[in-house]
Amino acid sequence: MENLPLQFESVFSVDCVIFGFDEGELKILLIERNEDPFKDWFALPGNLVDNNESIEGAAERILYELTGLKGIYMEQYYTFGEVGRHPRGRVLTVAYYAMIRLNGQKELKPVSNYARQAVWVNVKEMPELAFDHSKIFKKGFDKIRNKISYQPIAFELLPEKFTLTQLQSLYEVILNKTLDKRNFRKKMLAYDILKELDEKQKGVSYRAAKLYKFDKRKYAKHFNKELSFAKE
Amino acid sequence: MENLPLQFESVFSVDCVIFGFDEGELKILLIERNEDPFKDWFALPGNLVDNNESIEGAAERILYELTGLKGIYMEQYYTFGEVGRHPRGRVLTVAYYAMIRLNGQKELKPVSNYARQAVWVNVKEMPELAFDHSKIFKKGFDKIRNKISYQPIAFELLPEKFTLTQLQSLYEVILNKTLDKRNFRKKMLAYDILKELDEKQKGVSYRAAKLYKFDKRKYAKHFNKELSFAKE
DNA sequence: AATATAACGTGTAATTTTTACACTAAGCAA
DNA sequence: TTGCTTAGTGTAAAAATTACACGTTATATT
Repeated sequence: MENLPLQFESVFSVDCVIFGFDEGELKILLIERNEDPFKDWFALPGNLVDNNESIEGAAERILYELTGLKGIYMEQYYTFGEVGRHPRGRVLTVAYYAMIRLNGQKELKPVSNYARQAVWVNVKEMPELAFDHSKIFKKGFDKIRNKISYQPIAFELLPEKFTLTQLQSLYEVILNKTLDKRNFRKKMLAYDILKELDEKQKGVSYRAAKLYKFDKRKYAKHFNKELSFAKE
Repeated sequence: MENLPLQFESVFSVDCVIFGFDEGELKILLIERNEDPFKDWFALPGNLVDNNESIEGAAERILYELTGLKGIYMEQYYTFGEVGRHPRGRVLTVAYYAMIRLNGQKELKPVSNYARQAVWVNVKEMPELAFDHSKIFKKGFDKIRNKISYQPIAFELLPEKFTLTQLQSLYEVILNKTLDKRNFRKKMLAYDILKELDEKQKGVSYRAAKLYKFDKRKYAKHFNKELSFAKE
């Protein structure tokens, strides 16, 4: 009656585009591969998903194994499945992105030796990547650039306490354009998702700026439903 | 040196959420399954992708085979891969949506007999669907509802020539709320992507409205790069 | 021919949002 | 004390959004 196999098997992977912001530079997390194919190439952290784990779970596990980063929440944004994208056969890959703060954590320590090392690379100095990872990265970058334009998602990239100038320069790096200082502040404060602290920046050799904190509660309240046409 | 199989095999599928607009109702295209599992259930048009075809190509082929609709451009929006979503094993499915005009084409004629029939169903009267298709549908619906709020993508759903009232009622169905007539028209015309025709509606038993056409060239010009924060 | 019906098509004022633009204040370093 | 560097701030103009109501026109009915 049926001519399908009784049990399907699948081989597919996840790839992670992890953004970080450090010293005024937008960076992305790459690994140096220690396995064929593309041994010694730079690549996005990614690997095959186990047959009985969720894709999100796999993304988290794989990111940990390849970079030592734990508990990062990632968002799926696209699936790449071109016929020739993997030299060993038909392997779909589900791409995720995340933005994380890399304030303290200096050391990236791959747990698996599938990656020789993990490194932060300035998005402006990306090497050619293994597989179709350059394309995957590009689409992920477009995605966050687009998203940040209508939703303040960039806080994840900053330390817990940050100055408005830091926030602005982050926006400028992502959008790749300069913004007006007064208008930027006005707009950000108008979102009403920042908490002004009674604290100032430290260790700078000029007038210290006020520190702010991102207010998660208010953010959730505002940005769970709000769009231009739907407002009316 | 390597312990990976030399050639990966994968089983994955595509599912299509196809929107249509008819007699003031937003509809979606379903098939009635003629094969196990979920024989006799309603489902999104979807099936397994061949090993050497692109995912987009598969989506187009499968939609044709199951519904007779040809040459529909679809957009990928999410990939579903929960462990238990397919009773026969681990099968990822890549979901696509499209909006199409169903002016003339009455007959939906499945080419394959994998589908017993294909039908348009009002989105407000969706039956329970096979697999996790209800979830897939919901996410697709959310997607277009969201997208239409900041990008005029709804023209695909209307006949080539349409009245502003028709356009508005389409928006109202998708957004599930009423809109102000004058403001709606103002906004739509301000987009500058409509061509006013020298023609009027026919066959109505009241004052006929002017017909408009969607201007693809202008649309492309406007909507290839434009967002709120990035405007400055 | 007159009338009823039903949707068409239109404008304005108030409010809100966005944009453009430049100088003083504060803190640190020399 | 002076110089340097970034912080922090306001306003006016323009643009976009909102709220709101009625005369017009084509058709159908009598």
